[in-house]
Amino acid sequence: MTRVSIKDVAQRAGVSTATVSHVLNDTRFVREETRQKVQEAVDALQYQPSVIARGLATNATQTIGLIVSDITNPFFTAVARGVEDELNQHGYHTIFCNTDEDHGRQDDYLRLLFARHIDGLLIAPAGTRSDELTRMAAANIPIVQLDRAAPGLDSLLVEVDNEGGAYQAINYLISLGHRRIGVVRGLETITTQKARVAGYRRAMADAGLLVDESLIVRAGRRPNNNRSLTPHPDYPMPARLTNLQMTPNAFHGLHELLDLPNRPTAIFVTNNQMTLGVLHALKERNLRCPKDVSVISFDDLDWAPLFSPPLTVVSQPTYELGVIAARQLVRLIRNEPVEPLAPLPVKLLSRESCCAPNDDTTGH
Amino acid sequence: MTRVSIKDVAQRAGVSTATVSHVLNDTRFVREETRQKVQEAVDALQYQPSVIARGLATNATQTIGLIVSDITNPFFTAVARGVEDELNQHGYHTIFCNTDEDHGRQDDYLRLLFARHIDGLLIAPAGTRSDELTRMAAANIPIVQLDRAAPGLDSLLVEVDNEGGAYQAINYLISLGHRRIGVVRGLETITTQKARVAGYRRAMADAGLLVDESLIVRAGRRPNNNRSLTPHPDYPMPARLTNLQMTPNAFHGLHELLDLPNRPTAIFVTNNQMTLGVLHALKERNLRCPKDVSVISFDDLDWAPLFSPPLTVVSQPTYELGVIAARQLVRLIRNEPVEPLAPLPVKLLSRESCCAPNDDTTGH
DNA sequence: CTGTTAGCGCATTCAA
DNA sequence: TTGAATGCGCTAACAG
Repeated sequence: MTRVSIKDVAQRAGVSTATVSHVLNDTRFVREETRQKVQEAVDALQYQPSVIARGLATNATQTIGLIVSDITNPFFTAVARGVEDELNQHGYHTIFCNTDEDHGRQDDYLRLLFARHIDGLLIAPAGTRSDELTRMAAANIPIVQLDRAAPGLDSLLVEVDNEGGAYQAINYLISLGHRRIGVVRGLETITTQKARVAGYRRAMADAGLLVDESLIVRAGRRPNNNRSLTPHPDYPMPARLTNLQMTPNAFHGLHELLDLPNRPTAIFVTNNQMTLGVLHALKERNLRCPKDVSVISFDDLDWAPLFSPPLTVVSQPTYELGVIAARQLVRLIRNEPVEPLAPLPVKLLSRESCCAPNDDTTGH
Repeated sequence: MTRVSIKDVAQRAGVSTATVSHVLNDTRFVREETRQKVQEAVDALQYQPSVIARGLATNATQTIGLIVSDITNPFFTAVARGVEDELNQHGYHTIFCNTDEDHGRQDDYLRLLFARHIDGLLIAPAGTRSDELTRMAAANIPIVQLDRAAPGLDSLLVEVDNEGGAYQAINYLISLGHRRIGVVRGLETITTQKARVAGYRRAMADAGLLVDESLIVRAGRRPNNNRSLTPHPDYPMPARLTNLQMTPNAFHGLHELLDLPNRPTAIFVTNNQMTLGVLHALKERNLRCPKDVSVISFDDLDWAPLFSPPLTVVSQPTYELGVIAARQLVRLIRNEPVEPLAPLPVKLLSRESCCAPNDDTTGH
């Protein structure tokens, strides 16, 4: 079976291919009668113009690339859904790519997407500077950064109020009476992570509290170095979690924190993947949350209210983030005026994983 | 900035475009010396062959379409990740599409993907017969069905042992002593849902138990009819859940079940989205799980062990499902021999949401 | 061993 | 108001 092309339509309608093209794209006047004939032929043959051929001719492929670290992360899943919904409305298709925060993979994808003549790029960039990304930008491919910013890339960014959200979270813990607040954080190369730790520091400072640096542990996965974690001798990782990004390190990171002579009474976890590890670690130690240690997490989950205890979180407008970024990108592609947006607001959802510190647990 | 094309490379290397093409694709012998020159030119110009132009010429776009109901459903998220990982290894890119079980949207996507000359299609089809899908198949576009089968479509299917999994689940409940087992199920047009209910019936029959049909409630979203639910007068939906597929109906469905004069002592929920609704409903009624009612769900979640109580589930190899389906599709595209696979095995993960029935709760 | 050229399916300029 | 012809960037005969 051979595809029906514009020629077939033209022939059946008794007009030239130019005319068919013009009625299809409404790009020059065509007599109503002719238009009808063309339309009929199109319908009869169930003609679908080839996006590929059109792409070659117009240099517009109606395709955008979406690069995230891992679509399996519920945060990015929701973002991706928002992106797809919005883009679809404008006639674009979305190619999705997972980098696992690996710069090599990111660059590979970038090259491939470039070769595909994507009309635009939506990216939650891995933390370090990327020449490939710079090249894309230099080639005038519209780019909108999602959630985080790549160093040395001057392009639109749609983000959330990370610093403010963290500030709120810590403030809340402080108001509950906590003084020793631990942080399980991700890669320092990721701007959101930096901002969230900054929010932590500001809240502590504003409360006149000193920051004990040993209370801040980095649990982000070291790219390409998955196996270098040093497992806790007494608490091996539950098997099924090992394939989740960052979760293992968070698991071990928390154990580190809990081994401290003067351990924290509350933990701020800077993303939901790490929270998984943290909660498992807590469970293994038979520590009750929030009784023994309060937990607050950045980023909500649909299932968080069902946890034991229901998790208190800083919730982000994930779906909206995707929609808005996509919308900005479409404007960029169309050469419409587009102004940078303020960070999207974030909301503290107080559920049951935080309470006043229990002084008994502070020193063992 | 204008893109560098094969001509530029040919010129710089002092050879014809044919030669460039051939060294790039390794499609005919080229003298080592010439090959070197070409390679140098390619590197110097950072040449990337246009996938679009190549697609026009070869009728192969290195693109496959992935159609699911909702990527936001963790089941499909994991599947999508598996698909992308596998496909990426073979040089394919993945375009993802969300139908929300809406046949109109599915057909729209199908048309668009066809127009894009996708090399293959991976689809978890909405339940009803689709002419558009038939057309795709008739046009010889390789298709692999994911998770479920479309009626009237004769193409490969990679699925899980739904019937057996459900059988195991119900058997387990029966072995615990349950006799009145409720089912919260999805759309009957979806083959997995049918199979899971069939497993339920077989387990009941094998145990010599009669099936009380009033104990089976359908909670699947009616496509395009989102707002027609009849909310329970006493228990309005928690606001944040309303945008989740199927969850609301499951929520109301469970209330229906609980309003029964002789209510079930255990509930089998046939997918994880509905489980969310069920657990919320239980919580609202102040019913303890598993004390008052046991719950078992088809499909696991990373967070299920953290629930209160940790959820007992039938776990499916989601990521593997995606990988395998993608692998089958690639074989199909390459015209390699491909044989239908047996349903992937499924595993009962007993955690803490099921226990022996408490007879006090049976009649109010 | 390599070059020339037609053509993939469309948009578009130039004519008419 | 419409058609003919060119070219987008590449592959694949065909020719040499």
